[in-house]
Amino acid sequence: MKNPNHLSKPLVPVLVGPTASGKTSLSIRIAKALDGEIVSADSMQIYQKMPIGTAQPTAKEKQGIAHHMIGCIAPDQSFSVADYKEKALAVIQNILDRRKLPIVVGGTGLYINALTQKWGFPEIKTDPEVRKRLEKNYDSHTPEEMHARLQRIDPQAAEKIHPHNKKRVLRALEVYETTGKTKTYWENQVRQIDLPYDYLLMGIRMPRAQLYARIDERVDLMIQDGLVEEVAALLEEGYDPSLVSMQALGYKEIMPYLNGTSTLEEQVRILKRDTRHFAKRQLTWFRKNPEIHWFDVDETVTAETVADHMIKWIQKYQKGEKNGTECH
RNA sequence: GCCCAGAUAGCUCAGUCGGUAGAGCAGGGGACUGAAAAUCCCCGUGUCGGUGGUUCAAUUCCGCCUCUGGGCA
Repeated sequence: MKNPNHLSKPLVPVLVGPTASGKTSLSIRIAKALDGEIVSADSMQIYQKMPIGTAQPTAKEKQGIAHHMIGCIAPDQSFSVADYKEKALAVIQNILDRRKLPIVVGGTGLYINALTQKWGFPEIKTDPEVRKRLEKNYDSHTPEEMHARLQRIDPQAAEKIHPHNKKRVLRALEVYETTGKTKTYWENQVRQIDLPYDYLLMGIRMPRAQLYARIDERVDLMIQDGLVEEVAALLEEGYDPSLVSMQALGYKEIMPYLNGTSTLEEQVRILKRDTRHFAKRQLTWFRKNPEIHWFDVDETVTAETVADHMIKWIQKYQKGEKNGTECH
Protein backbone atom coordinates (compact mmCIF):
# COMPACT_ATOMS: atom_id res chain seq x y z
CA MET A 1 0.00 0.00 0.00
CA LYS A 2 1.17 3.44 -0.89
CA ASN A 3 -0.21 4.92 2.24
CA PRO A 4 -1.19 2.63 5.08
CA ASN A 5 -2.50 5.46 7.26
CA HIS A 6 -4.85 6.42 4.54
CA LEU A 7 -6.93 3.34 5.22
CA SER A 8 -7.73 4.28 8.75
CA LYS A 9 -9.03 7.73 7.96
CA PRO A 10 -12.75 8.39 8.07
CA LEU A 11 -14.53 9.38 4.89
CA VAL A 12 -16.15 12.81 4.65
CA PRO A 13 -18.56 13.39 1.75
CA VAL A 14 -18.37 16.90 0.29
CA LEU A 15 -21.29 18.16 -1.78
CA VAL A 16 -20.72 21.14 -4.06
CA GLY A 17 -22.66 22.96 -6.74
CA PRO A 18 -23.69 26.43 -7.83
CA THR A 19 -26.23 28.49 -5.96
CA ALA A 20 -29.82 27.29 -6.32
CA SER A 21 -28.77 23.88 -7.60
CA GLY A 22 -30.55 22.08 -4.77
CA LYS A 23 -27.65 21.30 -2.44
CA THR A 24 -29.65 21.90 0.72
CA SER A 25 -32.45 19.43 0.11
CA LEU A 26 -30.08 16.81 -1.27
CA SER A 27 -27.76 17.09 1.68
CA ILE A 28 -30.60 16.66 4.14
CA ARG A 29 -31.78 13.52 2.40
CA ILE A 30 -28.27 12.14 2.52
CA ALA A 31 -27.83 13.08 6.15
CA LYS A 32 -31.06 11.34 7.09
CA ALA A 33 -30.06 8.18 5.28
CA LEU A 34 -26.53 8.00 6.65
CA ASP A 35 -26.93 9.43 10.15
CA GLY A 36 -25.09 12.57 9.21
CA GLU A 37 -24.73 16.19 10.20
CA ILE A 38 -24.25 19.08 7.82
CA VAL A 39 -21.15 21.28 7.81
CA SER A 40 -21.80 24.32 5.65
CA ALA A 41 -19.04 25.63 3.37
CA ASP A 42 -20.66 28.92 2.54
CA SER A 43 -19.05 32.28 3.14
CA MET A 44 -22.33 34.12 3.61
CA GLN A 45 -24.56 31.62 5.38
CA ILE A 46 -22.04 31.91 8.18
CA TYR A 47 -23.55 35.27 9.17
CA GLN A 48 -26.34 35.88 11.63
CA LYS A 49 -29.47 37.87 10.87
CA MET A 50 -29.32 37.10 7.16
CA PRO A 51 -31.33 33.89 6.80
CA ILE A 52 -33.44 34.82 3.78
CA GLY A 53 -30.89 36.40 1.47
CA THR A 54 -28.24 33.78 2.12
CA ALA A 55 -30.79 30.96 1.77
CA GLN A 56 -30.07 29.34 5.09
CA PRO A 57 -32.14 26.19 5.55
CA THR A 58 -35.19 26.78 7.71
CA ALA A 59 -36.00 24.68 10.77
CA LYS A 60 -38.64 22.93 8.72
CA GLU A 61 -36.21 22.16 5.90
CA LYS A 62 -33.60 20.82 8.29
CA GLN A 63 -35.96 18.06 9.45
CA GLY A 64 -34.08 17.66 12.65
CA ILE A 65 -30.68 17.28 11.02
CA ALA A 66 -27.92 19.18 12.83
CA HIS A 67 -26.34 21.99 10.83
CA HIS A 68 -23.03 23.69 11.58
CA MET A 69 -21.20 26.80 10.40
CA ILE A 70 -24.45 28.60 9.67
CA GLY A 71 -25.56 31.83 11.31
CA CYS A 72 -22.74 31.87 13.82
CA ILE A 73 -20.95 35.15 13.07
CA ALA A 74 -22.31 38.66 13.62
CA PRO A 75 -22.69 40.62 10.38
CA ASP A 76 -20.06 43.12 11.48
CA GLN A 77 -17.53 40.56 12.66
CA SER A 78 -14.55 39.82 10.43
CA PHE A 79 -14.19 36.32 9.11
CA SER A 80 -11.83 34.64 6.67
CA VAL A 81 -10.95 31.34 5.04
CA ALA A 82 -8.38 30.78 7.77
CA ASP A 83 -11.06 31.17 10.43
CA TYR A 84 -13.28 28.91 8.42
CA LYS A 85 -10.77 26.12 8.14
CA GLU A 86 -9.98 26.22 11.83
CA LYS A 87 -13.59 26.15 12.95
CA ALA A 88 -14.79 23.66 10.35
CA LEU A 89 -11.98 21.23 11.16
CA ALA A 90 -12.96 21.32 14.81
CA VAL A 91 -16.62 20.78 13.97
CA ILE A 92 -15.82 17.84 11.69
CA GLN A 93 -13.65 16.25 14.33
CA ASN A 94 -16.38 16.65 16.90
CA ILE A 95 -18.96 15.00 14.66
CA LEU A 96 -16.60 12.12 13.95
CA ASP A 97 -15.92 11.68 17.64
CA ARG A 98 -19.64 11.25 18.15
CA ARG A 99 -19.62 8.53 15.48
CA LYS A 100 -21.76 10.51 13.10
CA LEU A 101 -21.08 11.33 9.47
CA PRO A 102 -20.02 14.91 8.71
CA ILE A 103 -21.29 16.05 5.32
CA VAL A 104 -19.67 19.19 3.97
CA VAL A 105 -22.06 21.17 1.77
CA GLY A 106 -21.44 24.48 0.11
CA GLY A 107 -20.80 26.68 -2.85
CA THR A 108 -17.79 28.66 -1.73
CA GLY A 109 -14.99 27.14 -3.76
CA LEU A 110 -12.25 28.65 -1.66
CA TYR A 111 -13.69 27.16 1.51
CA ILE A 112 -14.08 23.78 -0.13
CA ASN A 113 -10.44 23.91 -1.15
CA ALA A 114 -9.44 24.86 2.36
CA LEU A 115 -11.02 21.62 3.58
CA THR A 116 -9.74 19.38 0.81
CA GLN A 117 -6.23 20.68 0.23
CA LYS A 118 -3.27 20.56 2.53
CA TRP A 119 -3.45 24.27 3.01
CA GLY A 120 -2.25 25.68 6.26
CA PHE A 121 -2.79 29.22 7.38
CA PRO A 122 0.10 30.57 9.42
CA GLU A 123 -0.45 33.15 12.13
CA ILE A 124 -0.59 36.25 10.04
CA LYS A 125 -2.76 38.65 11.91
CA THR A 126 -4.53 41.06 9.61
CA ASP A 127 -3.32 44.40 10.90
CA PRO A 128 -6.05 46.96 10.24
CA GLU A 129 -3.52 49.76 10.46
CA VAL A 130 -1.33 48.29 7.77
CA ARG A 131 -4.28 47.54 5.57
CA LYS A 132 -5.63 51.05 5.98
CA ARG A 133 -2.27 52.58 5.17
CA LEU A 134 -1.80 50.41 2.11
CA GLU A 135 -5.27 51.24 0.90
CA LYS A 136 -4.58 54.96 1.20
CA ASN A 137 -1.31 54.41 -0.54
CA TYR A 138 -3.03 52.48 -3.29
CA ASP A 139 -5.45 55.29 -4.00
CA SER A 140 -2.68 57.85 -4.41
CA HIS A 141 -0.85 55.71 -6.93
CA THR A 142 -1.79 54.07 -10.19
CA PRO A 143 -2.61 50.36 -10.05
CA GLU A 144 0.44 49.79 -12.24
CA GLU A 145 2.75 51.50 -9.75
CA MET A 146 1.44 49.38 -6.92
CA HIS A 147 1.78 46.24 -8.98
CA ALA A 148 5.34 47.21 -9.87
CA ARG A 149 6.06 47.52 -6.17
CA LEU A 150 4.76 44.00 -5.61
CA GLN A 151 6.83 42.86 -8.55
CA ARG A 152 9.96 44.01 -6.70
CA ILE A 153 8.93 42.34 -3.45
CA ASP A 154 7.34 39.11 -4.60
CA PRO A 155 7.73 38.56 -8.35
CA GLN A 156 6.03 35.18 -8.26
CA ALA A 157 2.91 36.56 -6.67
CA ALA A 158 2.97 39.60 -8.96
CA GLU A 159 2.99 37.35 -11.96
CA LYS A 160 -0.16 35.61 -10.81
CA ILE A 161 -2.04 38.76 -9.89
CA HIS A 162 -3.47 41.11 -12.50
CA PRO A 163 -2.39 44.74 -11.91
CA HIS A 164 -6.00 45.90 -11.68
CA ASN A 165 -6.92 43.41 -9.02
CA LYS A 166 -6.72 45.76 -6.07
CA LYS A 167 -7.64 43.27 -3.38
CA ARG A 168 -5.09 40.70 -4.46
CA VAL A 169 -2.28 43.22 -4.87
CA LEU A 170 -3.00 44.80 -1.51
CA ARG A 171 -3.14 41.46 0.28
CA ALA A 172 0.21 40.37 -1.13
CA LEU A 173 1.78 43.66 -0.05
CA GLU A 174 0.12 43.38 3.32
CA VAL A 175 1.55 39.93 3.97
CA TYR A 176 5.02 41.26 3.32
CA GLU A 177 4.55 44.38 5.44
CA THR A 178 3.21 42.52 8.44
CA THR A 179 5.54 39.52 8.42
CA GLY A 180 8.64 40.51 6.52
CA LYS A 181 8.16 37.44 4.33
CA THR A 182 6.39 37.22 1.00
CA LYS A 183 3.03 35.64 0.29
CA THR A 184 4.78 33.13 -1.93
CA TYR A 185 7.08 32.18 0.92
CA TRP A 186 4.18 31.49 3.25
CA GLU A 187 2.28 29.48 0.71
CA ASN A 188 5.23 27.19 0.12
CA GLN A 189 5.88 26.98 3.80
CA VAL A 190 2.57 25.56 4.88
CA ARG A 191 1.58 23.19 2.14
CA GLN A 192 2.16 19.97 3.98
CA ILE A 193 -0.52 19.85 6.61
CA ASP A 194 -2.30 16.53 6.44
CA LEU A 195 -6.05 16.29 6.70
CA PRO A 196 -7.43 13.98 9.39
CA TYR A 197 -9.97 12.50 6.97
CA ASP A 198 -10.44 11.33 3.40
CA TYR A 199 -13.00 13.17 1.36
CA LEU A 200 -15.33 12.35 -1.46
CA LEU A 201 -16.22 15.28 -3.71
CA MET A 202 -19.64 15.21 -5.36
CA GLY A 203 -21.01 17.96 -7.59
CA ILE A 204 -24.48 18.78 -8.81
CA ARG A 205 -24.63 19.61 -12.48
CA MET A 206 -27.67 20.74 -14.45
CA PRO A 207 -28.42 22.43 -17.78
CA ARG A 208 -27.56 26.11 -17.63
CA ALA A 209 -31.04 27.24 -18.67
CA GLN A 210 -32.59 25.22 -15.89
CA LEU A 211 -30.17 26.56 -13.31
CA TYR A 212 -30.95 30.13 -14.37
CA ALA A 213 -34.69 29.49 -14.21
CA ARG A 214 -34.23 28.17 -10.69
CA ILE A 215 -32.25 31.24 -9.73
CA ASP A 216 -35.00 33.57 -10.99
CA GLU A 217 -37.57 31.55 -9.12
CA ARG A 218 -35.57 31.60 -5.94
CA VAL A 219 -35.04 35.34 -6.00
CA ASP A 220 -38.79 35.86 -6.39
CA LEU A 221 -39.33 33.57 -3.43
CA MET A 222 -36.84 35.48 -1.32
CA ILE A 223 -38.70 38.70 -2.01
CA GLN A 224 -41.95 36.97 -1.05
CA ASP A 225 -40.37 35.67 2.12
CA GLY A 226 -39.33 39.16 3.18
CA LEU A 227 -35.84 39.85 1.85
CA VAL A 228 -36.53 43.58 1.64
CA GLU A 229 -37.59 43.63 5.30
CA GLU A 230 -34.51 41.63 6.26
CA VAL A 231 -32.18 44.14 4.59
CA ALA A 232 -34.08 47.08 6.07
CA ALA A 233 -33.81 45.57 9.55
CA LEU A 234 -30.04 45.19 9.23
CA LEU A 235 -29.66 48.80 8.16
CA GLU A 236 -31.90 49.94 11.00
CA GLU A 237 -29.72 48.06 13.44
CA GLY A 238 -26.85 50.13 12.18
CA TYR A 239 -24.90 47.64 10.09
CA ASP A 240 -22.80 49.57 7.63
CA PRO A 241 -23.40 48.95 3.92
CA SER A 242 -19.64 48.64 3.45
CA LEU A 243 -19.39 45.54 5.68
CA VAL A 244 -18.29 42.33 4.01
CA SER A 245 -21.56 40.66 4.96
CA MET A 246 -23.46 43.44 3.23
CA GLN A 247 -21.71 42.67 -0.05
CA ALA A 248 -23.66 39.43 -0.20
CA LEU A 249 -26.06 38.93 -3.06
CA GLY A 250 -29.47 40.25 -2.13
CA TYR A 251 -28.21 42.88 0.28
CA LYS A 252 -26.16 45.20 -1.87
CA GLU A 253 -28.81 44.93 -4.60
CA ILE A 254 -31.81 45.73 -2.41
CA MET A 255 -30.20 48.76 -0.73
CA PRO A 256 -30.66 51.14 -3.68
CA TYR A 257 -34.36 50.41 -3.53
CA LEU A 258 -34.46 51.18 0.19
CA ASN A 259 -32.54 54.43 -0.47
CA GLY A 260 -35.10 55.38 -3.03
CA THR A 261 -32.50 55.56 -5.80
CA SER A 262 -34.04 52.69 -7.73
CA THR A 263 -37.22 50.69 -8.05
CA LEU A 264 -37.78 47.27 -6.56
CA GLU A 265 -38.47 45.81 -9.97
CA GLU A 266 -35.15 47.04 -11.33
CA GLN A 267 -33.19 45.83 -8.30
CA VAL A 268 -34.81 42.41 -8.50
CA ARG A 269 -33.75 42.23 -12.12
CA ILE A 270 -30.19 43.14 -11.15
CA LEU A 271 -30.17 40.67 -8.28
CA LYS A 272 -31.20 37.87 -10.62
CA ARG A 273 -28.52 38.85 -13.08
CA ASP A 274 -25.81 39.13 -10.43
CA THR A 275 -26.80 35.76 -9.04
CA ARG A 276 -26.49 34.22 -12.51
CA HIS A 277 -23.03 35.76 -12.86
CA PHE A 278 -22.11 34.35 -9.48
CA ALA A 279 -23.32 30.88 -10.38
CA LYS A 280 -21.18 31.05 -13.51
CA ARG A 281 -18.11 31.90 -11.43
CA GLN A 282 -18.85 29.02 -9.10
CA LEU A 283 -19.07 26.69 -12.08
CA THR A 284 -15.71 27.92 -13.35
CA TRP A 285 -14.20 27.22 -9.97
CA PHE A 286 -15.61 23.71 -9.61
CA ARG A 287 -15.09 22.71 -13.22
CA LYS A 288 -11.34 22.89 -12.90
CA ASN A 289 -11.35 20.52 -9.94
CA PRO A 290 -10.74 17.06 -11.40
CA GLU A 291 -11.59 15.34 -8.12
CA ILE A 292 -15.27 16.20 -8.27
CA HIS A 293 -17.58 13.40 -9.28
CA TRP A 294 -20.51 14.97 -11.11
CA PHE A 295 -24.14 14.00 -10.76
CA ASP A 296 -26.33 15.20 -13.59
CA VAL A 297 -29.74 16.60 -12.82
CA ASP A 298 -32.45 17.80 -15.17
CA GLU A 299 -36.25 18.13 -15.27
CA THR A 300 -36.67 14.39 -15.65
CA VAL A 301 -34.68 13.46 -12.57
CA THR A 302 -36.18 13.80 -9.10
CA ALA A 303 -34.21 14.90 -6.06
CA GLU A 304 -34.92 11.50 -4.51
CA THR A 305 -33.20 9.71 -7.36
CA VAL A 306 -30.11 11.89 -7.23
CA ALA A 307 -29.91 11.57 -3.47
CA ASP A 308 -30.15 7.81 -3.81
CA HIS A 309 -27.30 7.77 -6.31
CA MET A 310 -25.16 9.85 -4.03
CA ILE A 311 -25.94 7.72 -1.01
CA LYS A 312 -25.01 4.56 -2.92
CA TRP A 313 -21.84 6.22 -4.13
CA ILE A 314 -20.85 7.19 -0.61
CA GLN A 315 -21.62 3.70 0.71
CA LYS A 316 -19.58 2.16 -2.04
CA TYR A 317 -16.58 4.19 -0.96
CA GLN A 318 -17.19 3.49 2.69
CA LYS A 319 -17.07 -0.22 1.92
CA GLY A 320 -14.28 0.21 -0.56
CA GLU A 321 -12.24 1.85 2.10
CA LYS A 322 -12.27 -1.36 4.10
CA ASN A 323 -11.00 -3.20 1.05
CA GLY A 324 -8.31 -0.66 0.47
CA THR A 325 -9.80 1.03 -2.57
CA GLU A 326 -8.17 4.32 -3.38
CA CYS A 327 -10.04 7.51 -2.73
CA HIS A 328 -9.02 11.05 -1.91
C1' G B 1 -57.56 54.46 -46.56
C1' C B 2 -53.83 58.62 -46.24
C1' C B 3 -49.34 60.90 -43.95
C1' C B 4 -44.85 60.43 -41.05
C1' A B 5 -40.99 57.55 -38.60
C1' G B 6 -38.65 52.97 -38.04
C1' A B 7 -36.95 47.87 -39.70
C1' U B 8 -28.86 46.50 -38.38
C1' A B 9 -25.88 40.86 -33.01
C1' G B 10 -30.58 37.45 -28.17
C1' C B 11 -32.33 42.94 -26.48
C1' U B 12 -31.79 48.56 -26.94
C1' C B 13 -29.62 51.21 -30.52
C1' A B 14 -25.21 53.74 -33.24
C1' G B 15 -22.99 53.80 -38.05
C1' U B 16 -21.30 53.38 -43.10
C1' C B 17 -20.68 61.48 -47.21
C1' G B 18 -21.84 53.99 -51.56
C1' G B 19 -16.22 49.80 -50.74
C1' U B 20 -20.50 43.94 -46.61
C1' A B 21 -20.55 47.07 -39.60
C1' G B 22 -19.91 48.52 -33.73
C1' A B 23 -21.36 50.10 -28.56
C1' G B 24 -24.14 49.13 -24.07
C1' C B 25 -26.87 45.29 -21.90
C1' A B 26 -27.70 40.05 -22.04
C1' G B 27 -24.68 35.82 -22.84
C1' G B 28 -19.95 32.80 -22.94
C1' G B 29 -14.81 31.53 -21.21
C1' G B 30 -11.03 32.17 -17.47
C1' A B 31 -8.13 33.54 -12.76
C1' C B 32 -8.40 32.87 -7.56
C1' U B 33 -4.61 30.79 -0.26
C1' G B 34 -6.76 35.55 5.39
C1' A B 35 -12.83 40.63 1.99
C1' A B 36 -14.14 34.97 -1.99
C1' A B 37 -22.01 35.83 -2.80
C1' A B 38 -15.84 39.62 -3.00
C1' U B 39 -12.16 41.07 -6.64
C1' C B 40 -10.13 40.79 -11.49
C1' C B 41 -9.10 39.35 -16.91
C1' C B 42 -10.62 37.82 -21.97
C1' C B 43 -14.52 37.05 -25.93
C1' G B 44 -18.92 40.82 -30.86
C1' U B 45 -20.17 37.64 -38.67
C1' G B 46 -24.77 39.46 -38.07
C1' U B 47 -29.13 36.80 -45.34
C1' C B 48 -27.63 45.34 -41.94
C1' G B 49 -36.78 43.33 -43.33
C1' G B 50 -38.02 41.47 -48.73
C1' U B 51 -37.62 42.57 -53.78
C1' G B 52 -36.41 45.33 -58.29
C1' G B 53 -33.37 49.52 -60.10
C1' U B 54 -29.00 53.03 -60.46
C1' U B 55 -23.66 51.80 -59.93
C1' C B 56 -17.43 48.68 -61.16
C1' A B 57 -19.63 48.09 -56.14
C1' A B 58 -25.80 48.93 -52.20
C1' U B 59 -26.80 47.50 -45.57
C1' U B 60 -25.97 52.73 -47.23
C1' C B 61 -29.19 56.15 -52.96
C1' C B 62 -34.22 55.42 -55.65
C1' G B 63 -38.99 52.52 -56.53
C1' C B 64 -42.34 48.87 -54.88
C1' C B 65 -43.83 45.24 -51.10
C1' U B 66 -44.21 43.39 -45.97
C1' C B 67 -44.16 44.35 -40.87
C1' U B 68 -44.01 47.70 -36.42
C1' G B 69 -44.86 52.36 -33.97
C1' G B 70 -47.20 57.33 -34.12
C1' G B 71 -50.57 60.83 -36.40
C1' C B 72 -54.90 62.06 -39.61
C1' A B 73 -59.39 60.12 -41.22
